[in-house]
Amino acid sequence: MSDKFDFMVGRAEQVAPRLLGCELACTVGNQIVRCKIVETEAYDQSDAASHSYKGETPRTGVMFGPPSHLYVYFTYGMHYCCNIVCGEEGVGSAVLIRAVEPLNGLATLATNRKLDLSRLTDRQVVTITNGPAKLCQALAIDKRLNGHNLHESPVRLVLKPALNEQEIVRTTRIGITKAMDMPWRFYIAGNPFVSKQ
DNA sequence: AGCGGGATTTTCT
DNA sequence: GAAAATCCCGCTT
Repeated sequence: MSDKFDFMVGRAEQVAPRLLGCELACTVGNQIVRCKIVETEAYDQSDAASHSYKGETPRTGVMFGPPSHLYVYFTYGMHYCCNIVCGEEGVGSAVLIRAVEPLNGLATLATNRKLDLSRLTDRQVVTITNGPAKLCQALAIDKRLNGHNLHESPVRLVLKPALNEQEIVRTTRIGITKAMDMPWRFYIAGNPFVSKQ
């Protein structure tokens, strides 16, 4: 029987769309919150926009480690973003999780984001998790989870069947200044939690 | 809806 | 010392 996470060993460009529709099960406070991954970006070692491009450093070591682990980095002086490491061990590649759709625990996530769910309009509810740093704040993912194994609590990856190609939009990545033309951003078409349609 | 600036600190040159 | 895989707010169309 093959490991259900086998596809994580592939190239980031292949893994990123495959992760759409998969779920993260996170222990947040005293409950388990499940979220559907709706937007991802691939970062490869041969990619000038990737943290791993110039080789392994203390910060990026986890990207070069085994797949199916979390690479959490700190940026802009105040934000955490999380990636799922993929590819062979020794290769620096990962998939940035840019947006998720909460399936339960919305009030808890809002509280972590310093928002009051009862005061949010339907239009505003998506802002709880529609960005890479927002979802980390909502799910309480920070530096302590850098290198975390996604087979284990408190953050587990739950695989789901691959989506149909027609359900996935492929386009350029956001917020980078190098390799801006590479179409390595993927999102679920029409999903309201996607950061930018 | 889109643009511009400020926040804030780690990381690497 | 500069840049950074971001977010939020305020201002202008």
